[in-house]
This record gives sequence, C-alpha cells and structure tokens, in this order.
Amino acid sequence: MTSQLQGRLNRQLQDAFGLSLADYDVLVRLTDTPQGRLRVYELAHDLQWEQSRLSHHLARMQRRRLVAREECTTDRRGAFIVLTRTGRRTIEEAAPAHVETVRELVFDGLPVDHVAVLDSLSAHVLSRLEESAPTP
Amino acid sequence: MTSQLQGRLNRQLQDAFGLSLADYDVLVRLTDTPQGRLRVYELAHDLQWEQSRLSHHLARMQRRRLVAREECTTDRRGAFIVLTRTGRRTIEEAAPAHVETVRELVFDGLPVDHVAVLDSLSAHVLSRLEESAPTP
DNA sequence: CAAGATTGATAGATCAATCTTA
DNA sequence: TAAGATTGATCTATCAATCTTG
Repeated sequence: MTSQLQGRLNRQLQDAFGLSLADYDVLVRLTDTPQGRLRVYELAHDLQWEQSRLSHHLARMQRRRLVAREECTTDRRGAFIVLTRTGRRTIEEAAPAHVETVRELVFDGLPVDHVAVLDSLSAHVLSRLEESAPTP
Repeated sequence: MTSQLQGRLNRQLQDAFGLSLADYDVLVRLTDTPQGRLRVYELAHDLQWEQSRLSHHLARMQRRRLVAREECTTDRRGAFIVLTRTGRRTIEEAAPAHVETVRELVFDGLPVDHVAVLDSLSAHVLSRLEESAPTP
C-alpha cells in the first residue's frame, strides 16, 4: 500500500509541478525555516538522508534554480542552502495541491480513531527503528 | 516512518543476503507458484511494476543467476521467468530473517486492534487509489 | 584525526521508442 | 492494430574515496 501511495503522490507532483517527492521534502524543510535557509547537515538530519544523496540532489536542484548556495562565514567547511524565488513560488503552488491529494487518498472518510491509531503506530515503529539503530 | 522502515528492511536484506527489497518481492512471487514459474506480465501485474522496470530488473537478476528465462510455446511473444536453484536457496534463507525483522520492528508489542486498524486502513487507501486511477 | 561536504562509479528507476507475434 | 516484452537514454540512489577546514 505505501509503495503504491508514494508512487501516486510522486506522479501527481511530477505531472502537475515537475517536482519529485524528494524535491518536495527538501523545499518544505527550507520553507519551515524563517529565512528559507539551512546548513546541509541540518537538511541531512531532518530528512534522514545520507550526505552523499543530499549533495547530489542539491546539485541537481541548484541546476534547476530551485535552491542556491551561500557560504558559511563562521565555519568555512560548511554551506547554507537557500530557497530561490523560483523554489519558493514552486513549493507555494505545489503544497496545497499535494496536501489535497493526500487528504483525498488517505484521510477523507477515515474514522478519527483510525487516524489516532496511525499516529501511535508510526511512533511505535519509529521508536523501534531508533532503538535498534546501528551505532557508529 | 514508512520510508525509514523500508530503508531499514532494504539494508537488512542487502547486508545479510545481498538482496534488495525489490529482488525479494520478485523471488517471493515466484515461490508462491507451484513450479516457481510465471509469465513476465503476471509478475508485472502482481508487483504493480511497469513492464520496463521489470524487464531491466529481471535482466540484472538473471545475470546474478537468481532467475532464468524459458520460452513460452503457446504464445511466442511471451516468456516465462523461473526460479533457479540459487534463487530458491537464497529466498528460503532470506524469508525467515526478513519476516523476523518485520516482526521486531512493527508487530511485536503492537496491540491487536492496531493491527486490525492497519489492515482496514490499507484496504481503504488501496481502494481510493484504484477508484482514482488514470484509465488508459 | 574528525566534521562538513563533494565527487565519481555503479546500480536502480523512469520515459520514449522499438521489436515481434497474436 | 494491439499485446507481450525489450532496449537505450536519462534521472536518481548508493557506495567508496576524497577534499577542506576545525
């Protein structure tokens, strides 16, 4: 079910806005910050992505003018990723449509107690994943 | 949560048996049949994969000797995919371990009524997906 | 050396075009 | 023509190695 659902959400975003779910997630995280700006390692942590995946993905998004880079003056190893005007416009268009699709496919007509169970279930699995995480 | 979970299940299979979740799904479908043999279009339907994805994937699995091809005498356009001895041995080793991982990460300590809700939720979303499927 | 991040190679997924036979 | 399936090009994900600065 989840792979079907994710596939559909992906296609919807792609067809309507030229975004993948991955693009969407990156843009949403950036939008959640006051200046639309995050360090790369913060993004990596929030999204739970590998550094390398994120780095490649950001390079592609930068080519498409969805995000840009800014130097970090306090730590010169690091970089800031910032939303561009295009990036902000795109996510502001895409988000309501995406939310509506999720509502139609998942939450519409779903009993309230099912939503509560889903919430608790997610917390349960996430905590199991964390408990058993490989410690580097 | 689902992407984290899928990531972990993937890694576990990969590290322990050199299989991806996709490989696993293909092998399981084949094991479910009496002769360990299916037409390509049946696999595509069962897995809900595009023809092309499946075709590329089977080519790679064939190179790794997990599956093999047989000609279809009644419809010479088509092909059968069959489990090899290696493929059968691999899935027979991997399946119990995979099931155990899923049990640990999801079902262990989960209230029975939550499982029932999960089941009903999945059916709900799948039926929504089908209702709103693009008709070709 | 470790942290922050990028790079290049390879495996996997997606799209459009193609090939063969019903 | 359509069904069954493959191919080549392109995009994305993963792995190992590397680069730079703290």
